[in-house]
Amino acid sequence: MMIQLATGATSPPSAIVLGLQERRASRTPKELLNAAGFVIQVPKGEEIFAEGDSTVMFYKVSSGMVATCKFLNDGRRQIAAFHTSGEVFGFDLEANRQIGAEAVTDCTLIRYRRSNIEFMAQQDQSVSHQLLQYAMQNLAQAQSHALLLAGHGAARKVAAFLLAWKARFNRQNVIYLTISRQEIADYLALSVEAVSRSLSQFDRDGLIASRNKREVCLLKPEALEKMATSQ
Amino acid sequence: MMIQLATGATSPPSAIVLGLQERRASRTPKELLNAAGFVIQVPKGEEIFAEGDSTVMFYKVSSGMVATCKFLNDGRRQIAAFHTSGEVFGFDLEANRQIGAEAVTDCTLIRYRRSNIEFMAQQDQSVSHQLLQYAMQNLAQAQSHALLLAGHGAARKVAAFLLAWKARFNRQNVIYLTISRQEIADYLALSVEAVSRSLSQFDRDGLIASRNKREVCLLKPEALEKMATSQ
DNA sequence: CGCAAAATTGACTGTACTCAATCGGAGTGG
DNA sequence: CCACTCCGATTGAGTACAGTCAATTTTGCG
Repeated sequence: MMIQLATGATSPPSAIVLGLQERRASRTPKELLNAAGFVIQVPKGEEIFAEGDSTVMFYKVSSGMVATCKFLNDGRRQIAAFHTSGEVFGFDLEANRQIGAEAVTDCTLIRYRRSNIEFMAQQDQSVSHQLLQYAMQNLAQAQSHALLLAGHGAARKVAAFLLAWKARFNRQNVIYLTISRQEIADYLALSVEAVSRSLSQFDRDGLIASRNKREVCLLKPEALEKMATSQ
Repeated sequence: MMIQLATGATSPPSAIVLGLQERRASRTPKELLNAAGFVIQVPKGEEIFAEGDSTVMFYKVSSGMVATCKFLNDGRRQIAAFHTSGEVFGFDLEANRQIGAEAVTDCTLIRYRRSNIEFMAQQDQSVSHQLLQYAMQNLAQAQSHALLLAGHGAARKVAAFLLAWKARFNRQNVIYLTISRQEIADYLALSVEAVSRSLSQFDRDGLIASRNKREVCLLKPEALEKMATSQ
């Protein structure tokens, strides 16, 4: 894992944090947070932290995509969430991680020391407000993921996944899957085969079209919507 | 829904909030929060808020049990979480609720106006810290629920549910299910029959014993643990 | 071009859902 | 006290769907 100092940060993070109040007050909470962490580069496939690790650090995605996941005793892995630019992950109440994290693509992350941020939050109300926002964003994501997992029918899950991906990113009908079929399967708690079969079926039914495996055009979003919600 | 003023609160909540800084500073954040809300009583089965409602309010459970849930187009209902004493629910980033809430048992709740609490959080760092704790608690709950839903096998889900219930409440081997089979099923995304079959199987295998339908004794928690995690 | 990994397709099997019948317990009234 | 009812829970039989294993096909990369 390559480590470099955060852009513009020439002193250790604690010094940066302690100096915060003396700087110009016009900086946004996000800027404050950015300045208080280390920038790290993580190549695709690399582990960021593992289940059981200490929770002294948490992270913000600067670029790329991260998956938080758990390896189950039966060999399967379950992906709990995907995180992209601007999202924070690695929040945990416990002292040890309940869940691991790995880079789905090459990533640039900002790593924070929890104690530093908590100190900042005490000093600056906007920081704690921002933290709450991040936590609630994660909460909303986890809840909709749970609803996705609760849905019966492989096709339904896959349809809901495609629509969620669309809503989350470009919002255009052409979506870019930055993840593999296996990762979709691990997110939806399905087998790769089931994901593949669903997509093939959608293709045959004219609901989607795809040139690459990674590029999918939603031809009939309404039909997918209907499939995702009812029937 | 019966409404009564919060204990010790003789003026409208906004006045209470505004007066906070003038009071003695020794009150804990929880006490502050308790004083800023209305106490409401909700009978078993009653709806607290519905999907689509405004999110100006959120709630803390004083006594009883609440379920947040979503009604699906196929007629099923999916329970997202159960909340008991001391837990907060009804956090939402959106202006309208993505999910409903109803009383599983007779409940005493404290209802807060979001804008009031946000104001309090600006004044008092301990309040915003407390809010973050509540949000992270909900996040952890949602994540472990997602993992539960992702697990294959009805028996595995039910075993994991029983253990989670034990861990969450008495931590003794005799657990009291305050919820019906149907509610367990709706939480685990299973049919009532599947839940019933799993419990019967556990009974036959000597893993559990029950006098009432609501009172279950875990005879071999290790065996259930093994079932919940591996195999 | 050629290899390795990813993705798709097919055949078979197991499991959970559905529908339906039965059981059990709590509450009511004769 | 017992019969009756209602509702939740359990059990059973048949079916549909997703998992598994295995064989191809396609893709991406050196």
